[in-house]
Amino acid sequence: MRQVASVLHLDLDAFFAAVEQRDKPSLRGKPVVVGGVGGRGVVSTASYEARKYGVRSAMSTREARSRCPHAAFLSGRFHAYRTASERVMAVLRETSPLVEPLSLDEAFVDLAAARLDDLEIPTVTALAERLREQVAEVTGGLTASVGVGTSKFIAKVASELDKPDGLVVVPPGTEMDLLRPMHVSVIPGVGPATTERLRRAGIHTVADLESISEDELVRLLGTAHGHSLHHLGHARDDRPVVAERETKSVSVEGTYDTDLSDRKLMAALLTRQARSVSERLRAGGLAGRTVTIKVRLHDFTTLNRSTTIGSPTDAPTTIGRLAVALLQDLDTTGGVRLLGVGVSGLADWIQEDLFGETVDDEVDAAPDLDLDAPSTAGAKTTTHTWAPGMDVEHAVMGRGWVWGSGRGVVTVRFETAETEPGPVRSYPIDEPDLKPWRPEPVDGATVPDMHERHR
DNA sequence: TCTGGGGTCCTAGGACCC
DNA sequence: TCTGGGGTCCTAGGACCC
Repeated sequence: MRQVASVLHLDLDAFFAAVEQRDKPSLRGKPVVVGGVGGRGVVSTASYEARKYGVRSAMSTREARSRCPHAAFLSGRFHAYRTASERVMAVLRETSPLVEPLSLDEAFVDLAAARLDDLEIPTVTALAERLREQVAEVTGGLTASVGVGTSKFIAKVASELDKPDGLVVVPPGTEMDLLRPMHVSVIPGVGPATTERLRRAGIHTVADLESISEDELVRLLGTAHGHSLHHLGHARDDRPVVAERETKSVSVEGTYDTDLSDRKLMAALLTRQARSVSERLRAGGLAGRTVTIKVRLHDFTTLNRSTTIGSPTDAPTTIGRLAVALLQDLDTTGGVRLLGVGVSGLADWIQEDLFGETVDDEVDAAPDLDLDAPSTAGAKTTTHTWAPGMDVEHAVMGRGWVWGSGRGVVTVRFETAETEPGPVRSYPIDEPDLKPWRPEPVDGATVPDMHERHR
């Protein structure tokens, strides 16, 4: 903890929603919700107008829709967010070379590394105000909330105090006066589980936390967490502002609107995720030794399975085959709602053999799956395309069959020769966002008009 | 049809080595 | 037959953050 208030935290207000309102004037002053629009989507950001209706980030989009049906629900334009974010970060870096971005919309700035005459309160206050003005200028009017204090913890708490569009500087020495009445959950690292443990021990506020011994806290929460909380509970925080942090893992995951039960489909999806992980590894000049799959079952239990190979890889085939092999050992009866692939144990080099070829461990070949030609005995099939944002609720009801989609997946119910509907099967579709919505009927089947369907 | 996606860090047990 | 520690690596799960 420093003697002067030289750590600044900046947080862009309702960032994704604010960018949408900036770019589309008709959305200004109206509730806007950015997040997953599928059947299992959650809210990333709600504009302040939407928050009035109780819409919060991490809430399911379904719930947000019921709380605020007239809001605009958008899936997000990450390129626009990234562009705005980069401009903001550039402004911060002009102020100090020591900037630590936490996400697209948040960063710490170490003012001790800035060219400033002094670090007294009037000086840092003026600087923070100027920063906020510059942010608005370079982003076309986005607002930011800023907090300044003697540590990361205090700066972050301060930036929350006067949102949106606020500035709070916490004078050195007054930290505990600010924190004592606050709930323990203001402390970074205190989430629902820790809150509950502390509650059962009668600890609700930071003042409560301050009165309990470090040993007791360690007994309650374990070594690392206990020591960390004891320090933060006394406003002791020496964590430095770190500009560059190296990537530890790269992963891709997806939740599907309908649970998957077809193992071949799961293998195909993992294979495709592996390609995507590989592309991102290669873009970053990275490779890793540990491949992990993540499988979330229908009941939300989550399983991880990993395997470590002798030398780092970035090859899509290796990652894909290892991922598929890991899936083989898992019981997925009951259905799978999420699949993911990740690579960790990263090195920024790839071992090469004497001939300059990349070393790739031998792995069993994945079963081939012809995704374009599903064959179900006696069933009629159709071709179909996926529309961005479409979910199961918007599933097309054809005669005797249903098809809907999740993220990059189309689910088809085949009409069989019998009157019973055929099995439901799902197929992944490449580049889902690029495909237009154009269902094509097959012989004998009628597909209702698109406008009919959406009524 | 409650519950995203991309990360980080910690814990705990077992294998293995010296 | 009885019984060390320490250290590292790996795996699985969980909490947490934005």
